[in-house]
Amino acid sequence: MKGYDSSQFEKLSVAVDLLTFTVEDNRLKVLMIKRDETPFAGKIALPGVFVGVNETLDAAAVRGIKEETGLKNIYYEQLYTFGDVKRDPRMRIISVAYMALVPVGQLDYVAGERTSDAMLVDVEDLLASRRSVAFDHKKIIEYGRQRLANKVEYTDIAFHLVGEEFTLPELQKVYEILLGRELYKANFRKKVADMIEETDYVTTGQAHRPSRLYRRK
Amino acid sequence: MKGYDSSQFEKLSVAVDLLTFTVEDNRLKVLMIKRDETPFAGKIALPGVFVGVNETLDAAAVRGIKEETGLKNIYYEQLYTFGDVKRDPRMRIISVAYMALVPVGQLDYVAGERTSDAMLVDVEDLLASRRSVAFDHKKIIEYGRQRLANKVEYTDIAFHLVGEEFTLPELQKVYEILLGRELYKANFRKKVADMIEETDYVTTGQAHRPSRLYRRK
DNA sequence: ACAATAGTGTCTGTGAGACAGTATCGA
DNA sequence: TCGATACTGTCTCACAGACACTATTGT
Repeated sequence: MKGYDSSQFEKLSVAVDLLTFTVEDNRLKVLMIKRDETPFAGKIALPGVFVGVNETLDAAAVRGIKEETGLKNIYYEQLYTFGDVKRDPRMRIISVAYMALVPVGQLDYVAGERTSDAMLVDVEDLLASRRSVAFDHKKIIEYGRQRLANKVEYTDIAFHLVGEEFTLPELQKVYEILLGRELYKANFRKKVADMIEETDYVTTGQAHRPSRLYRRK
Repeated sequence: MKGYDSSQFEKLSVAVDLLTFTVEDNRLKVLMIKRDETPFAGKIALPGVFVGVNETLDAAAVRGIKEETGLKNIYYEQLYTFGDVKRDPRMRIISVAYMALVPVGQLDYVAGERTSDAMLVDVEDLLASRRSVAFDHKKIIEYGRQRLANKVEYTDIAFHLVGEEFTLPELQKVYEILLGRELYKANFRKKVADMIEETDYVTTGQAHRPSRLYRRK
């Protein structure tokens, strides 16, 4: 057997698992659901959808993001494909993991019970704890967390976690959360200077100097 | 439908496509096969294998590498999963692309006709040309080429393209091929200094100063 | 001696890191 | 005026880039 010149083989189930990150209360959170069916009933899991025969992987990811968050036009990228044989005890499922980034604030309704079983889970807490997670989803979360930490260093990926307009202290905070360390204001501003442009607006109502709003250049 | 709590869905075919890179004649080459069956008969394609129901993705990749090159213990990593609906005109196939790196010299037999249909194709030439490639394999090659160029900057991935023992001019050449530009000797040596260790051997038989052999630290 | 390639010493400019200072709001 | 946070100027140091120089082989 060589190349595709094979006529006999078995088919497998393919799913897209969604790693939906957002920032809430100055913490990195991931969207998860509580399972009420076996296997792993009662455990938390990443939401996922099966890939349709006439659906691309990206399309399945977009559909899943829409179903879980109600949001469209969300940044997403394919992460990695997990294919261990026994990752689902019922049957063989290949899982293509996607990472989606939702700007701070846009998923607040989740905590507000607008959906039945969805919740935002603190990523660092979860990874540090021994809390059991369904399937191999803890590994997937770890992988995505790592990718995010890497990409914040050399891409503009952090911008997808703030809104259209943002203050620099706000953006800096996101960088700090993803990097896991504090940054110097002056240096941070020099770093992002050529990626942003000023708006004419500033924040108001705080008992200190207002901060200017910027947007992605 | 939410999460895995679905009981009805269709199954798909999953394949692993292999991007086997090596360096030959100071050029980056990729291992390809000439198809003699439809579709794309006569075109060149990446070798691939279907994933067995009781086989992990990594295991399928290892099996494919063994089948195509006869080599074991080759560096490989998962690249990306391609899932366009019509990427194979016959049926729906999800392809998990893997990249493998073979040290210079270890695939010389390919050109020597020891295998019937395998060949080493010059990557830059292929990507620059309009030569038709089967399926979406040109896109896969481009993706892998890019990943390799990126990773050579911040990892030790280039070491997998030279043998156990190597000279620094040889290693530098590999870096230059992957980066697509020339490097300064002195700077290059400073960069890799802490990743290598001297051996007691030097090259001989050349009409100039011999170069010392090093190995990965 | 010479051609050819291996290998080293050192100057310079750029940019990240660190810190101290100034600016502007509400109370 | 004061507390709090926004924002800026500048020094330092490590490191990549550039280039000139020395070293060692076969012919």
